[in-house]
Amino acid sequence: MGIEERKKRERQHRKNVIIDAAEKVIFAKGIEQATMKEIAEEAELSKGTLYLYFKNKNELYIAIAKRGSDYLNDQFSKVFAGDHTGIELIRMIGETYLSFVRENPDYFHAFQYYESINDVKELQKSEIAETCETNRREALNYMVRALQIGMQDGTIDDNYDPKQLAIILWSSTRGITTMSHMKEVGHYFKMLDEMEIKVESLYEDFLRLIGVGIATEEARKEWVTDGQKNETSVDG
Amino acid sequence: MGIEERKKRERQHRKNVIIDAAEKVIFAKGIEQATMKEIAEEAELSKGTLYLYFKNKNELYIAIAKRGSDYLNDQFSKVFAGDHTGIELIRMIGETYLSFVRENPDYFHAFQYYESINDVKELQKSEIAETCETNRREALNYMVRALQIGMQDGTIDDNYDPKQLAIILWSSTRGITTMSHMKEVGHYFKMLDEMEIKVESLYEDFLRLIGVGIATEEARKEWVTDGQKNETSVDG
DNA sequence: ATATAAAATGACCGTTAGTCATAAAGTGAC
DNA sequence: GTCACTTTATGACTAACGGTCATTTTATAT
Repeated sequence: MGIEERKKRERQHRKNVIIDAAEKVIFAKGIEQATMKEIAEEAELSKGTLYLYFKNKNELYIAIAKRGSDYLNDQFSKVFAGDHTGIELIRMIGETYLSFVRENPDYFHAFQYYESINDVKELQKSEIAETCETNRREALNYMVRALQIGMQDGTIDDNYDPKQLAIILWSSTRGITTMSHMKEVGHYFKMLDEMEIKVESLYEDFLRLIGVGIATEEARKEWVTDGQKNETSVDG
Repeated sequence: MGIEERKKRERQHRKNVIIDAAEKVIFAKGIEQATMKEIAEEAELSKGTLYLYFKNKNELYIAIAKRGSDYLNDQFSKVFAGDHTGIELIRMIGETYLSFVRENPDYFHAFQYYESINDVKELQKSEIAETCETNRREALNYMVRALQIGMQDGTIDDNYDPKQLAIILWSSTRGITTMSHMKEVGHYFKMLDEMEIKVESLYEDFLRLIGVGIATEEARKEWVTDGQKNETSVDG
């Protein structure tokens, strides 16, 4: 039936309009200060209507996080479009992550919010949260794939279990990213400044460090020079 | 003046009583569900009194985070009491962190909350938040010290800048810790389970990985065997 | 034109963070 | 012990917000 289809589309569209509005308000004022009334006004809807599309304010914010993770995965997928060795892919995934967070700190903040929800049972009731979960899995899978490719093309030491290594790389990369984000937002600022730490080259240095561990002998030289080569042109 | 002193002590004591109560309530129900009234009742005080000791609910939660970071730093300091090489210290700091988070997930959650506050200006007005900042700096300094010790005793490659390396290790270790914590709390659970990833050996594997990068030739063998000694799981 | 279903509204309710006028307790002087 | 004064504690009160639901508006089918 055409009408059903159209209604479904319209519903999805309206959802997006609401998320747009929610982003505007929440990104500007923060989750706690943002009110449903204001979001409703921004979306040119009444407050009650929001609740026809989202269970509550929480779910609305999770929907924003989901949108962010869609974007991010989209970026990841592009990395694989080119013709790269496995170890290059690893580097690029991290770089992609990092620049995503730099360019979209508010989405990253939404990620953090989502991941800091302890009441996972509550989460599981939400379809949107399920999608977030799927997206996370997909992201991690990109890492696994990159490693597998690297083990095939001989750029990554194949003594590792790719899955296990992927989660290590993913977690630690995320740690680096979080630090970089916090610096950007103002946390740690004074401290990092006083210690004269260069956050800009944090990821590059991190890569060089782990590169020694995961790259094969042959790929290692390439890796290091690659790092030094990129260092000058990487930020921007 | 004796009375002034006593009053100061009493005020501090009352603060602690309130934090005790807040921990009980907030750890049980989560920040959002916890109410000031309930915390007041738990502390056997009236609601208004809480506000004589803490600016608002937020600051109360930050006070909890501060207490947690006091504990954590206390643990870190103990690591340096024994007679260890630099590279051993690095390992131990991470292990300390990890087991702290395992044993005190609620404090870690408070850390996350604190660090996800974007309005850093608002934070700077709070004396408690300042102390949190100091504690973070102290924690990072432990890492720096461990590296310096390692460079002295020849267990850590002294081509690195200890500060820069410290922040890398700190950030990535924190990423690993966060992942481990999330698994514990239920996030990622299904995914990690399906991928048959062993979170228990995550840190050990991570150490082995970076160990190759930071340890000197001589220390490396020690490092790896040490790892195998401590953990039954080894790569495929 | 009418009946029915779907979508939207906003007044309303319960709850809670935070305030403040008032009360109680503590202190010091005499 | 009493009085004047300061510090600390109280809880009723307010404003604001998340979320609900009876009612209205709009769309669809007959």
